[in-house]
Amino acid sequence: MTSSTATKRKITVRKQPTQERAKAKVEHILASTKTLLIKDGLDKLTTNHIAKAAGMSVGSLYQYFPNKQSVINELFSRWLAEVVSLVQELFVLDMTDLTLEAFADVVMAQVYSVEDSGQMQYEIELGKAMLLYPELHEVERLHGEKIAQMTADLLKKMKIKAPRATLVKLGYYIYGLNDLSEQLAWSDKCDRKQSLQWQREAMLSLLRMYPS
Amino acid sequence: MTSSTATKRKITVRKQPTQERAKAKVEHILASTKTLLIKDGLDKLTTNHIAKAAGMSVGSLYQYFPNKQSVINELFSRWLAEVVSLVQELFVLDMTDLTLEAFADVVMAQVYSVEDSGQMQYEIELGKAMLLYPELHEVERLHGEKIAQMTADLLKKMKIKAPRATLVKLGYYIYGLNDLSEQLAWSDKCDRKQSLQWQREAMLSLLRMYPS
Amino acid sequence: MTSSTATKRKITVRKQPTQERAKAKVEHILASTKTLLIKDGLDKLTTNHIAKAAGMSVGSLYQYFPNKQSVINELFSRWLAEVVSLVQELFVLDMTDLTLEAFADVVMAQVYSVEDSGQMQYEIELGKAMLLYPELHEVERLHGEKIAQMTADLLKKMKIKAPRATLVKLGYYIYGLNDLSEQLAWSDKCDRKQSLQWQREAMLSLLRMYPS
Amino acid sequence: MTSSTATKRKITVRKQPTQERAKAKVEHILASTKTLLIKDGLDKLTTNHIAKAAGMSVGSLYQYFPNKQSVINELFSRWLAEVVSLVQELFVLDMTDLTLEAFADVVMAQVYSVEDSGQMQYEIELGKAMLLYPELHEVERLHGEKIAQMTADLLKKMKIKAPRATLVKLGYYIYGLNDLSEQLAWSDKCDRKQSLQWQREAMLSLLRMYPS
DNA sequence: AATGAATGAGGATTCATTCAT
DNA sequence: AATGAATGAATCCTCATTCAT
Repeated sequence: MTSSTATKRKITVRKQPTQERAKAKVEHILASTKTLLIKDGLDKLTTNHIAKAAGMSVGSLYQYFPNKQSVINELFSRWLAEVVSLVQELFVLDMTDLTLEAFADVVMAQVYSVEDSGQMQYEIELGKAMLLYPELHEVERLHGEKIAQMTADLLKKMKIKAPRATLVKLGYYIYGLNDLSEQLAWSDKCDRKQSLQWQREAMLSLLRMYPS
Repeated sequence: MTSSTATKRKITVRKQPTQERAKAKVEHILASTKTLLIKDGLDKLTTNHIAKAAGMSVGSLYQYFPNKQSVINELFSRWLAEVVSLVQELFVLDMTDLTLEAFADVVMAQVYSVEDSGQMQYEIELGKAMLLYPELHEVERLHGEKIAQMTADLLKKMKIKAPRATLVKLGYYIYGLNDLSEQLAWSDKCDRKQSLQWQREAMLSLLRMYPS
Repeated sequence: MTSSTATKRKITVRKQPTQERAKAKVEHILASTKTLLIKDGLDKLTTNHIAKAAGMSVGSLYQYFPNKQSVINELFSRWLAEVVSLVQELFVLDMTDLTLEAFADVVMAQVYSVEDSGQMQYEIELGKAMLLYPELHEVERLHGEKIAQMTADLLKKMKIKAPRATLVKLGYYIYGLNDLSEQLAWSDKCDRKQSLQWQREAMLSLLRMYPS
Repeated sequence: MTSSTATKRKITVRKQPTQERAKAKVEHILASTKTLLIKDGLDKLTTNHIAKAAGMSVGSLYQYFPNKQSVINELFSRWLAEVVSLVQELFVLDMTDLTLEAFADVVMAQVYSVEDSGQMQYEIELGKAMLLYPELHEVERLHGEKIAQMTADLLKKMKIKAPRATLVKLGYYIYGLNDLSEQLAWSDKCDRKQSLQWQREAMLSLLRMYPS
């Protein structure tokens, strides 16, 4: 979870929120920050604004987070964790005798699920943060790899015959296809239904390249 | 045509550079900024740095650009224009009797062509800028639409049978696939050859959905 | 008796610690602060750190001391008191028929006695505090005078023939010589033995200026 | 001149003041800071105060100095350099056939020369700075060594017979004696004449320990 | 036209002190 | 008595933009 880049900033939450109250505060700050992020965007995200949005003073904010960066980091990590857990849920499913098509449908139904426009805006702002703050690069890299590995595992369960390395790359590609559909749909360049259909088709065409 | 975001900043070049000297200066500033962007990244891009890199004073810089934003804007627009012209070159080609596969190869060979790592870094920094500055959103939206329209035109030339609207959306999707491949290849998550192969496959699978 | 500097801060302990428990707490706080001072230095000495080091809350700290300053003040005063008591012990000694040389040795043996590097560090930090906080100036001035007076008394006991005023000044000077030796020795600019020898010589040369 | 402690702060003046104006500004800032230091003390020395005292904005201040520390550093270095040059002037003197007593008088007359109370206050504030900022420790250490070495050279010219190492330590001690006298005189614990006389006596007693 | 010094609002962070529980 | 969360003024520093020369 720690960044590989040489940085002095502490990017974890300052105190283990053992006390309920403290934990609640942390959650409150994060929730307020998320709202602020959606409302005003990343560049308006100053510590003073966060504090005000959370209804507290800057000083209080710093009681729960060692610095601004760590607030963003926590938000970012949580977002990624959610995605991972979404994919993880796929593993409990029984995939024996599932056709490639059915598999694709299941995967897409599970992962392609951002409906809320606020949530999408939020993810976009986090995306900016990722580009902007090098400390997040590593977090995101690890996340991408985890997703790709998990996807590779799923493909293996589906008996896709290809070297592990290839399956992992496929994992990256499939994850990328999902992003693509989401963005097109969100920006109204393409309706949701259409983009999903194409994502499905593209995904299947790739899977069919390998014997299963 | 107007930006959808409420902004006061002027984002065009201050004066139509009729005089040769002035035009040369503008070009020089832009070139220097590009170099700086590649070398130091967007967050180190201050007006003072730009001026120094261009070998002039800040004051002079402001003679040619009304503000920092407009420099970035110009760079951004030119980049997009280059992409457009790349696609435009495809129109001179004779596409009669071209198979879908051959068509895909031609398109990809033309567009998927960033080899220089400096250029890629440059595009990444411009990508950050796009996320960061709302002024650029509209520019990029128009660009995307243009590309999509042109791609739709190409698809029509290839006799893909689908409503115009669908062809345009396909244009967006195909353009997105290209981005995806580039990013995977650049971030070493996937080798160039592999990502190209998959891009080709995905693209073809989409085209084959429609009679041609 | 009042401080010469215009300050609003209260610098005495808040309540006369009549209760045993309270007195113990005060002692505990002071001891913890001393340790902290040695370990982290004056600039890291925040009230929160003190409280944590003392195993209590900031609020409690403020129950025993009206402000941070007063903690430092108490520490400072005690240190000076220790030095005074060190000198005071010299008064029980029988100095009849003591040569000047023997006298010098006795005095130096008594006062020049900081061996512990932690203690020295502590005194250095207190020295910083003295320079930094005007409140302490007066405390230290009174201390210096007391030491000088006591030294003057000792010199009188040694039958040094000089006006009282001169003896007091000599007291200041001799005390200063001691400081000098300690600092040179501590900073490794001069070895302990050498600095002691020179201190002795310098001291004796001053005493010999006056008939005894 | 650079600090040996691990610090990232740049502590030299930002730009070589080749232009006259810039150099004048630097001098002006330093002079204003000195005045401020004397008037309000080190703890009131904020960047905003310095800027205001110098009649400019903070931004301007930072055009001439990379940070607050470097202003203090420059002031500190200059002060030490002055002391060094004071001692250096002693070297041009002809010391053949000078008695030890005459030598002591010459040395003291040269070095013991702070008459101005403002100057003394200034030096005290710089002394605080030295204790407070670790980056100055090394500067001061080097300075002390230089002074000691130079004093050792002087003692050698005076044919004091002692190992070089001892002469250097003597240099430190003699320099320390000077400080002592200055401080006693300044704090009115001892009149200037008296402290000088004792300094002289002490110094001579040390020199007489060694054959010459 | 060119210069580059000057501006100053704005941002992240710290810490002595208070006060509701 | 004890707690420790809350406060917010104060600090250092940055940088887009202006303007006198």
